[in-house]
Amino acid sequence: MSNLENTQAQMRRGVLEFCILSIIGQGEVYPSDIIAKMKDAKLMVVEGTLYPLLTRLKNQGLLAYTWKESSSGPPRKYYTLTPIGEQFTTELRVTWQELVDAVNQTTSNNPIS
Amino acid sequence: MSNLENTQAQMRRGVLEFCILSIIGQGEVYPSDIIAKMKDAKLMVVEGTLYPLLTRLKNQGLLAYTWKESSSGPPRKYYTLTPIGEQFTTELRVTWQELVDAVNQTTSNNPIS
DNA sequence: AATAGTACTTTGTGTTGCATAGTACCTTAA
DNA sequence: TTAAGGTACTATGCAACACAAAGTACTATT
Repeated sequence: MSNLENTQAQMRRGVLEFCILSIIGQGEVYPSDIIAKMKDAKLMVVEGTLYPLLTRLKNQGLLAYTWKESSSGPPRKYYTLTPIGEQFTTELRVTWQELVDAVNQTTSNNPIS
Repeated sequence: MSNLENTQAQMRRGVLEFCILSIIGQGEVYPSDIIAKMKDAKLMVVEGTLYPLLTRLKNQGLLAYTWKESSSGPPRKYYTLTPIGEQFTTELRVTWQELVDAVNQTTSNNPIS
């Protein structure tokens, strides 16, 4: 993996939780839905990252899930935000905006193109 | 450390390299300058993070430094971007903008306040 | 009953931020 | 000139986490 790809990946990692919580906040989804929506936004996530992350967020009380039957395969875990998870996501929205401002401040007035 | 603080820190980490490279790109600085500028932007960095990071970036060929005398203490390492570092930083600017777009796409239309 | 596809789980590894402790150099002042 | 304090850089160890890869389990289809 090149330096650039590595640093780009690191940026993406930082916003992973926020994006996933936001997606779940938009309505009940199961992991494959999340992967698809992230891919649409050019934010790749793979199973090996997503599943452990969802479990961690659930253990932190931010997420809940219910099993649902599928018409074409095994049952799925559909995730929703708990009230704590909603509060948490709201706070991350603020954090994200502050971060955007901070990065713009730090990286503006730059002689490089 | 709370869940929230942890996730916020993770966001900050993602843009650390980009911000530091940008700051160096604005003109020759030594580590304490960087810490001060980051602090101004509410992006805390500590020595234990910054020094190894600078060494890594230098080993990757993105940074160069020259020793300079100080009028009040030991000599300092003043860092500048190499041509490769400038190119790298330019590419990160693009990456950052794409990330902002991606996050906005993923987190908009959210029923949560 | 066998195969293929989907969904979830588990294990191991490498990177890296950060706390902490340590070393070295310089200035100041007794 | 030597002791003390401040500044700057270095080294060590640990914990968190994304990710790869292999594995398990369930369902539908033939």
